[in-house]
Amino acid sequence: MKILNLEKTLQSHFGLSSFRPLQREIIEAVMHEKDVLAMLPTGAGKSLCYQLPTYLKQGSTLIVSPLVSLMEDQVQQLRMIGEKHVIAFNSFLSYRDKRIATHQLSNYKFIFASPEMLQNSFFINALQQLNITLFVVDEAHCISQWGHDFRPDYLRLGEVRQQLGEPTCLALTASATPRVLDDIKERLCLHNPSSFYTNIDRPNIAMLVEKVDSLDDKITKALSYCRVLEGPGIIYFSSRSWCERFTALLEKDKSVAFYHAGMEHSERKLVQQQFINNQLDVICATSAFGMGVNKNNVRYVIHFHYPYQLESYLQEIGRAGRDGEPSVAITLITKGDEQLASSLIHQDLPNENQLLAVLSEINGNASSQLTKERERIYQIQFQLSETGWRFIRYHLREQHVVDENDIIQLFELDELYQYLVNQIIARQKDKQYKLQAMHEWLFNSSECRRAQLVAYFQGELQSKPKYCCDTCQPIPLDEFSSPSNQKPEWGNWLDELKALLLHGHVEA
DNA sequence: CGAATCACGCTTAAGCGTGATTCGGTGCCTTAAT
Repeated sequence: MKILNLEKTLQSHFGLSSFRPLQREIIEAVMHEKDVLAMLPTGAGKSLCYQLPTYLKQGSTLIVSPLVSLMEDQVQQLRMIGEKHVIAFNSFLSYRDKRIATHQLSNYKFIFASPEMLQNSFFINALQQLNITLFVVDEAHCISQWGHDFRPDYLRLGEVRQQLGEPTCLALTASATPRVLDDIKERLCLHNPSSFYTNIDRPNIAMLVEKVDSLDDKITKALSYCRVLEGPGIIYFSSRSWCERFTALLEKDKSVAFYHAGMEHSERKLVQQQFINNQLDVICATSAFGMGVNKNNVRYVIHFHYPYQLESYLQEIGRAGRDGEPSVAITLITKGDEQLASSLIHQDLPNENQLLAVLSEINGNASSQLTKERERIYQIQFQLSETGWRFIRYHLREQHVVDENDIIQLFELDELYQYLVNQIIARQKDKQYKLQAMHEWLFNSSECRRAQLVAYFQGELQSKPKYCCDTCQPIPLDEFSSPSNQKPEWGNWLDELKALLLHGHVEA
């Protein structure tokens, strides 16, 4: 079809002369109103895949984005190329701004929103007045990774799409297993989608898993790597307090900061910016850090704690070496790590007692309205986590126990209880299965780690790079060391750490 | 779920046992009006 047309638009709107791999194919499928599921590595130009069709199509494009910061970035990027008809509809807008925006929504070609905002009926009503011709889900693996408990509104996107008249859907992600891809297809109600996958292997990242004898050894190792390896680098932890402690230990030798979700937004933004601008050598972070961070020259990623799934591992190490230069990913493991990883699986969803109690209470209030205030009371009364309550609420609506006007319908207690218990068990089994795969990968040191990782995403390793992984050959870490590195001065970190632990949190 | 730590009571008053408490990732969105 319109080959000239695509090239012309690419040149006129984006100032580019040629497409990167798969971009053309994806755009052509979208232009043919095919649903598309695309797995492209970060930096492969995913945004263009919806931006260009938006210029060629009638109507507007709705982009579902997981983070407000990501929306803001995209909006800014579009404004840079001169696009004015773009809006991020999120909580950064005041009530007044939102009202104005809903009235003028037809002015916008690009509308960014979170899954949560798409549950707002006023917003949906306003969207229904428009001609939405493309429905984009950015970072679509979030549907599977977050939708089942943490952010259940992700599971409602298929319904939202229906409400908008089933526009063409483009789901984009950088890392998804076949199971996750199936989940995305099902949840978004993709009809016979065109699928585009590229290999997830990153040949310039050497992979290394190192067993150490104790936690003390782990700290020593991690500190020494941070001092010796050429930066900048990222260290991932599974707890906020560890991020802060380790930052304090490194502070003397390195320019370092921590990053986790317990910080103020402004501070997070500042730290991220400093890291991107090469003002920091090392960043100590939880899994909160990374999505939407465009930095090419990260040289190493250390996992002080490993994540509970290989999808997260792949995303996290993938933040190294985007410039294609040699980089290294090191995972440090010791006794007791399994416990921390599995604890993260079990803590969020309600236990059986809580579940039974809250369901009885709700049933007792049948035919009254489930107000926000009452939700808050339930959450406190039955000591449910925010995620725990949202999980219950999602299923109450799914099972029509709460109708569209939030009125509670009388229900069969045992039946609903059993249903929810089964849901929770299924969810935990799924997470357990993923953790098990993670453990197999960590502890099976007889097969090539790279091949195992690629196989988990159902790919096949074409060729092994020079520095592959620790099961293939020893990785010479000297090659990844900073040339200017002097012999590091060993402080007495153990005493420092003890002092920190005694005095609780580290002053920022 | 499970370990580490804390609080407390028992007691040949310094240290032990026991039970309670704490700690372990991720982010939208926050009222009524449109």
